[in-house]
Amino acid sequence: MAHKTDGPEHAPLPATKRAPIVAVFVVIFTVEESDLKVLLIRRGVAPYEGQWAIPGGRLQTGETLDEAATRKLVEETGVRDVYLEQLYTFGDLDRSAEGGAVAIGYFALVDHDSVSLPRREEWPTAWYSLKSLPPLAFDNESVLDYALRRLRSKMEYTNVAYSLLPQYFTLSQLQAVYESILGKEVDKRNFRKRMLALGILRPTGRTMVLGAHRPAKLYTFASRQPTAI
Amino acid sequence: MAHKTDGPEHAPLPATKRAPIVAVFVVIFTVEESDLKVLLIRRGVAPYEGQWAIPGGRLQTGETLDEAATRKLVEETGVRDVYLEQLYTFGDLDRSAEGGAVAIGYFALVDHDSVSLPRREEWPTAWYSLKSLPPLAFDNESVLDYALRRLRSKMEYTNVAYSLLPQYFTLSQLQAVYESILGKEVDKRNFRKRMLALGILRPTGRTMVLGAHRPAKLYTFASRQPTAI
DNA sequence: TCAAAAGTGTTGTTTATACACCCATGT
DNA sequence: ACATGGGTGTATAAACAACACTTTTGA
Repeated sequence: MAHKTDGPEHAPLPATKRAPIVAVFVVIFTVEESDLKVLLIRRGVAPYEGQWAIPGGRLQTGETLDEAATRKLVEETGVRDVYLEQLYTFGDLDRSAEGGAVAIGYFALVDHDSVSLPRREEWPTAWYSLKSLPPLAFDNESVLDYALRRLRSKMEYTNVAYSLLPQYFTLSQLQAVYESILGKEVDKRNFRKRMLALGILRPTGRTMVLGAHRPAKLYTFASRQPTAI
Repeated sequence: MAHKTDGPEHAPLPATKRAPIVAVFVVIFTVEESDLKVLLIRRGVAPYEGQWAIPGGRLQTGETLDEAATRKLVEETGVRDVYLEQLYTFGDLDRSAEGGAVAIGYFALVDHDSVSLPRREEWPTAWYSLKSLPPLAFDNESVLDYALRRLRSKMEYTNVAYSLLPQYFTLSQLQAVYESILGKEVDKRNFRKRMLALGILRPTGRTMVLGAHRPAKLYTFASRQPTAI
């Protein structure tokens, strides 16, 4: 679905003036060792050459926005079929582009273990903890802030966490993911009660031994589709 | 704030190919006589000439997205300083535009009494009840669906209703606005309790006579800024 | 005096929070 | 045997939902 309506006053407007650049970028989150991280790319050209930025690129002809975001995600992580949602569209900055630039932002959640970062010399990528970000290009800091706020509120009422965990996981792992993202500890008993009451988890009957202690029951998400509970 | 990051593979891409058209449109809602309405415009050119559509137009050079949405809103309603929020960006359709089209959608809430529709022959506008929409251009039906879902959820936890009411209003008027938008009746006592408990309303001490019955107390919003309660 | 909307409290139910101990395992 | 994380229940508080009658006015 999409839309275009020319208003009365600029119906005939010729397409000769410099048109704005249209870019799509993807904020890719993961949780690794109970730490929320984001994938950044080091820019190989001006502006902001050498600085870290959120990965993105031009929208290609004939491509939908979702397709462009998926393409970017696959290029940078190799994963597909994860949670991917449109975040916001930014129209100010990049000021360096004459004619202006419009950037449609997405955010994605990936299971760290299923990602393989491409090896390359230019435009290298790396995971950065949200607690220790390098200086970022453009004002990507505020974009990350916005994405994080959105992610946190989504965690409260959806099953998006499915996309950050392997197929089978323990309730403690699930809790660790929540705590990493919300940035605060939650009560174990209340957390389990709430999650199980939601009915989005299915016990597998299997257990997993993780150390010198009682084995943990393994669960799986009843649905791996985004569900607005 | 905004963003643009060229990925490695298309850093040098020449700007010669047909660039996508960038348009901004605004879903303008109002409540009139306890009925939720949307402002539509009748298209004067192909595609979909003669059909009703959500008002919008090209993004102009040097303009931010918010500025473009505000400009459109003022052009069509004369009002300013109302609730205006970015909704979603659509990238598929208009298929008729070669090079593609990207449309950034906004939604706005206006007090019906402060609107004056422009009088003109071409591209006329009119309010339509959401209960009896004409056939729409592009697939604006699904855009309206989306906007309505967003509006409903916003009503639950924000003060956006301030933008749909005159400065002074009664609790019954406020309730009528909620019921029109949510599409269902709510309990009067619980509604009043909840609204007053939120602390976003201020009693004015004045009353208003509306008919052959007891006069109603007038309230005003403590803040006319968007507040995420 | 009648019709019509304004205004007002209580009770029961559901949901969220706070909090501490035993269990199964590896070393 | 001990250290480690896995697993479990209860009591209190807060939020929400259901429900009916009296008040003030204009006609």
